[in-house]
Amino acid sequence: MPSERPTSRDVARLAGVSRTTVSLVLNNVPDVHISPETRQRVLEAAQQLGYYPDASARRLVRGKTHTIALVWHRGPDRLYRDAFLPGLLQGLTGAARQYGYHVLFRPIEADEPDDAYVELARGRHTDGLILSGPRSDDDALIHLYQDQFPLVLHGQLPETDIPSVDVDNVQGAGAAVEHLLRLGHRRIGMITNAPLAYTASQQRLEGYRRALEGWGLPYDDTLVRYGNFDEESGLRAMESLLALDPPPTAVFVASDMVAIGALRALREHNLRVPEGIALVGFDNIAAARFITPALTTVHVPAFGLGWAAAELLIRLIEGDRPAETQVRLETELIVRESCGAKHSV
Amino acid sequence: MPSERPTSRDVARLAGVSRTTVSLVLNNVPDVHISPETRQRVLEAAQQLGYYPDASARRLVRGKTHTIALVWHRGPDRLYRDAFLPGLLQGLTGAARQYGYHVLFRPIEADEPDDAYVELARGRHTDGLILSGPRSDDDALIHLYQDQFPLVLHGQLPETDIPSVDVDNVQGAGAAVEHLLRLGHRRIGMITNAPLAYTASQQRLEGYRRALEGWGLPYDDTLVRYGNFDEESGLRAMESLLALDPPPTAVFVASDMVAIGALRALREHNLRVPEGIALVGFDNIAAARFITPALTTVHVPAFGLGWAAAELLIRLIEGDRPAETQVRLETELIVRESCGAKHSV
DNA sequence: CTGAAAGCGCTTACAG
DNA sequence: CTGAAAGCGCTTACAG
Repeated sequence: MPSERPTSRDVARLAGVSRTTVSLVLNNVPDVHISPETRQRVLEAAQQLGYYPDASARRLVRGKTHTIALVWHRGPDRLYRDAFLPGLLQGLTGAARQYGYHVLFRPIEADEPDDAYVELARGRHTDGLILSGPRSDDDALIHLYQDQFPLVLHGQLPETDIPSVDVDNVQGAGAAVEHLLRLGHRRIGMITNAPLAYTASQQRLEGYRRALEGWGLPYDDTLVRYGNFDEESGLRAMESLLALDPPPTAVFVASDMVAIGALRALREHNLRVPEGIALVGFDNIAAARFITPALTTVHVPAFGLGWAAAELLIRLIEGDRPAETQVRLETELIVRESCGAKHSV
Repeated sequence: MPSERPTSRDVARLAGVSRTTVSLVLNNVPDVHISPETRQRVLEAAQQLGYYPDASARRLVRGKTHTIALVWHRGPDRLYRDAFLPGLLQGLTGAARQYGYHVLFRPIEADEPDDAYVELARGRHTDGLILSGPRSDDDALIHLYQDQFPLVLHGQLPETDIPSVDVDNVQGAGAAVEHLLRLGHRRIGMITNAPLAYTASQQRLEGYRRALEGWGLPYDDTLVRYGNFDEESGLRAMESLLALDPPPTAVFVASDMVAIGALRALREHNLRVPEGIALVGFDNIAAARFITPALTTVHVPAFGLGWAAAELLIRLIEGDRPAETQVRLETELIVRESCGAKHSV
């Protein structure tokens, strides 16, 4: 930038007013009467000089950055979560824009301490934080919360009441299994998305269990296997399920990525989907509609989650205590080919 | 945050020194001798109070934000570019972190003016800008460049020498077609990724032409069709190519998304891939390895592009004139099933 | 309706 | 080796 960057002083001089007036006019401060002529002169002077108020000075004097940050922890579920990043960011920036906020993106890499984001908050780089992939042993997080720093979790941290935004996993899984039940399946297996240490994993399993019980079917854990985010884990889990006698006629795989691995196992066993065995996934990743057969799955609204997280956070920042700080969004069952509904219904 | 947020004054008081000394110690200013005892006292005081320097004050006094921004224009190629966002951001933040910079993400939505990002620069919210999806009729961009505001384009804008980072499209397309030639194909069609108004599209077509000519084959535009980012366009383009007599034995589709549409057209015509017709894509989107047949394609290094863009931009910001401001990264051919190499070689 | 002054919380010449 | 002072560029009570 040219060093002759204009300041409010230059605008004041050119318009023949004080800096106070310049600020009042440019910020459109209400309840202050300034003659239309003066107002006009200031606006023209600013325009003519190409004046833009300096953000750093404004931040300092106002004590606000008008910025929120998305903290993105790189866990073992990294690739899995990456699939949601574009949608999440779009929702997040959409809401932020509506309130006049900027968005900082801050990944925490594997070689950084988990609480490397703290400086962002304590050093006042941002007015609030959205944390994706938080860990329950994160003391720094608890401290920030205790210090009333505005915080929203993407996902859930059991045993805290930190504001959070997530999908209703129980409902989503329930809808998937319900769908298979309606199609006539009675021996339905499940492969989880991840180990049970992950809350989402527990909840999806719970949805499976409840759907079964809702239809008067017993929950049978010999029909359950544990995935671990990736295809490989899905392949193995499905192999193991196929070793059952009889094998299930349908399987709910609580992750599309894992389902893709499961699909490969089925192909290797020359089992056709959905004729030989029906499959329903979870997440609705971009690839779900392109694979063969196209995957019936549970859509996770990344955009909506991003929007809700940003909106909740900004409310907290601006001090209007929202009635509900635990936001749970509904999922949507997307029926494609792998469940067999297209043929049997 | 509690209102009793400590300032450098508090640290100075507790350590029994001046604010100058606090600043000198905390910033580790070189060539200034401060007794180890004093240094220690300051550090302890800061620690004890939980002191973090205020970012806004620092920015103001230093005249630097230590922030770079990624401007993400929502064009018709939005979904296409979204596929690269996670990788791009990871590379970008990786380099930024190495230099101590933060990253602002700023999408420009369809209902905003194309130059809505200007305030970010002029208002000093950021020290530099990376623009993804720039348009050649963007006057504001030219003005910023003329005013020496640090700028890097992701992609290319012909007829300017604005620093930019991109993939070598000619080389990438050439490698794809070369691969088909080696497999024995002599009648090779092409479907572009987008209309020729897009530089990348022109360049990929150029790579196709050169590869053909390198093997002494004539460039024949009756074998070329134009895609438009999405599957639908690929489906139509392939239909049109199949109407040829004889149809090509192989097609280079300069976009995986478009290739997925082309694949569908082939399926509808009961043409097996690669036996009936061979296909090579471009981009290596996440879905490429999951579709059937797995797509042979040209990998675009999103991470590397992000890293290079951030590094180049930060160099420009910090004033060390880089030797090369037009960075072109190499692509990599990923051989999977759709080209037939696995069978014929 | 408008202006002079203080102050946000730092850093950095400049003295001593 | 350390401190008092100025200043970054704004906004905002407070007078007039």
